[in-house]
Amino acid sequence: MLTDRQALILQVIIDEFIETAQPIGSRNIAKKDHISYSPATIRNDMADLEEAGYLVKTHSSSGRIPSEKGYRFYVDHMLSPFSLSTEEMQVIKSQFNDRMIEMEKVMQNSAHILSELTQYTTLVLGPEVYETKLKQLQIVPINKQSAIAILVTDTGHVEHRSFAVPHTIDHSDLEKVVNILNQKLVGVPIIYLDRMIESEVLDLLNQYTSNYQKSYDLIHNALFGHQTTSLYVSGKSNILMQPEFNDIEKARSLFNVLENEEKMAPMLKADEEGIHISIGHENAMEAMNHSTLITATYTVGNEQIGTIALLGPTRMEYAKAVSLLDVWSRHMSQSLHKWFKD
Amino acid sequence: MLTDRQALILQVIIDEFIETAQPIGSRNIAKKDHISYSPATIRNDMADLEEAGYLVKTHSSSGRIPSEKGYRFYVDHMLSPFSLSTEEMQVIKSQFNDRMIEMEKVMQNSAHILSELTQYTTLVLGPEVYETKLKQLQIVPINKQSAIAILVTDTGHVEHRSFAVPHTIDHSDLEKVVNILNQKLVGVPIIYLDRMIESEVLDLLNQYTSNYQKSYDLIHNALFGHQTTSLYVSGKSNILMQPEFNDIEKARSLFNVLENEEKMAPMLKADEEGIHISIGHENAMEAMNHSTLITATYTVGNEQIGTIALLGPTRMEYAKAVSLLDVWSRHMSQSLHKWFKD
DNA sequence: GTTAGCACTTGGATGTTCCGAGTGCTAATG
DNA sequence: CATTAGCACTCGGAACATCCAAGTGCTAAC
Repeated sequence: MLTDRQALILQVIIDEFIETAQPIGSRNIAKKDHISYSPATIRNDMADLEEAGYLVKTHSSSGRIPSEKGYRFYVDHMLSPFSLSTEEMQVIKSQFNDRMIEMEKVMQNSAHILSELTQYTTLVLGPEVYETKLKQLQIVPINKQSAIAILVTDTGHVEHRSFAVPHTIDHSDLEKVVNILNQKLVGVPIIYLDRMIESEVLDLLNQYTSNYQKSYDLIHNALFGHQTTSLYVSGKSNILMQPEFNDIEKARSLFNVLENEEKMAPMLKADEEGIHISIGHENAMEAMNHSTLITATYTVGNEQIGTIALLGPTRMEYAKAVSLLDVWSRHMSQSLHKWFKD
Repeated sequence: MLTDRQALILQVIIDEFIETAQPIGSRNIAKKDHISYSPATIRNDMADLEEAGYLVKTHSSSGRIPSEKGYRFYVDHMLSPFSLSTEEMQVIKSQFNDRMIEMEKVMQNSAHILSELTQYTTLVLGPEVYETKLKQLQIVPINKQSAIAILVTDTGHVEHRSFAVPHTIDHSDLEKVVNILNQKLVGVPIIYLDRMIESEVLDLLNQYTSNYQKSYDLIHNALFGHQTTSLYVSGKSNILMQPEFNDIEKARSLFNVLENEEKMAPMLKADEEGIHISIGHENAMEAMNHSTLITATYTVGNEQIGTIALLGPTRMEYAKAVSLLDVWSRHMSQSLHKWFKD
């Protein structure tokens, strides 16, 4: 176990390294006001800390830098509550005071503002649509050959998709189908739409319209061909600002992952509520082995859980990042709750 | 004026430099099969080309690289028609065969595929909405306090925005307003909506609903608070792959511009149809002084002009880029035309 | 247990040398 | 008289040496 002094030294080193990105030597630690030990004493403790795996050297006579284990200890045991500046709180509050609101916009905006506030890359993953229910279905004919299907959910989410209408199908057929679908399906959770249609609607359709099969196919394709996870990323270029990515290769591989929604989304899926931190090699993806990902969950209504995350170098301002995510996710949950569930 | 031989040498140097990114020396040119002059002769011509401003040296005893003027001459007089590979044509055609179509998706997809095909950054700017007309307006109430306004245009574009509904306003009021708006406004070009409302609709509204002013304000805000230019960017990280951006500062400043829609959109606005090339300092923006931007216009229906563009280093594969943009923009225009204008 | 002292290590900055690839110029050449 | 061979010259980059600051580990003293 670590002695108090060792823990203190570890903390100073990490705090300092987070700020400067330079290896820290014993002399510099000794100079700190709240440190009253000699460099030699500190050197001994540093040697112990290194042996225990919390610190590493970049070369045999360099100062120490934190290892991933060091960061892990730091976030688990030393994260002092960080108080956000009044300006920062101001920005956050003003975000959620806005009269107009829409889930997509909230997520997009959150990503944007948080990346400005932190200088890290921000990712926002929309909630899984377990509970979201169909509010309304609409078909708007555009011309003889095409129409747009619009689906609105009770969370205010709008999906739309245009599709080609073959000559054999009349717009009145489509209309009938839509009417029937609306009658039967409004209020049904999105994820059950599919099987609900199979069991309840198909027969009915058959009675009303001769061309029902084709019309139905069309609408079905238009609405369910979608992939519905939504990922918003902002501040990617902040990555380039970090000195650890002066090695352009690291930046490249990280960018490649970030641009790939399929790869990123699973990393953000939360298995439990709250804040979670993945440091360096704790991230499954190799390109992220020099990065830290901090995720926080937010909720929409009762059960729907989305994730908001910050991605930065392992040398991250953990305290600030965690506080910001914490505050933000609370505000976001609250705000979304207020609007979408009476 | 350039002699034939000088033009040939210029072409060889540019072709070679585009491929290797290395300065070209006289000996290497002389080694080419189709070159039958001695290095000394070539050196003389190179000295002339340098004096005339088509080539520059990186230092006094280096080989030559093309200047921006050199590239300009190259694209104006030497661009040999580049035939795309059958695979490339395949990809392009398959893109526009797809049954489902939607303008947003087409643009998004185009950006994506072109950046894959070229390894440059692709930008697609949606058309100005001069002619687009309102097809349908819709309000979907979500709960007591909020509703979503959906606007569909005759090009299949869907805008939506949710807004808060104050207690003083009834949903039936909103409904009335929407009905009136639809009656009066369907078929009106989007850009005239605003003044059409002023002149034709306000009085009418007054008669029907007592609360009209507030309802109207709400809807107005919801629909016209939007900014409607749409810019899709794909393959930003391709920038990092180019050796000219090994200098991370250049990459940073370019990224900053690219992430700023307000700055990029004007650069893409086309004053005339066709393909346009801006090399290095021909670009107004300083961050783009080491890049070339090639833009091509596409049309939707009769008059609406959008832009599709490739951004790369000045050392760009001009022939390929131009051919691709040319082919793509034609296909895109054709495809959009077919779908949205009977 | 803590600290002062000291020999030792290392990366990085600076300077020197050397070489290859290139140039410009001059004189010879067909 | 346009082309070419020859040659002296230039420059950047790689390789190597030197030096210094910042740091370490260890030992002996406090």
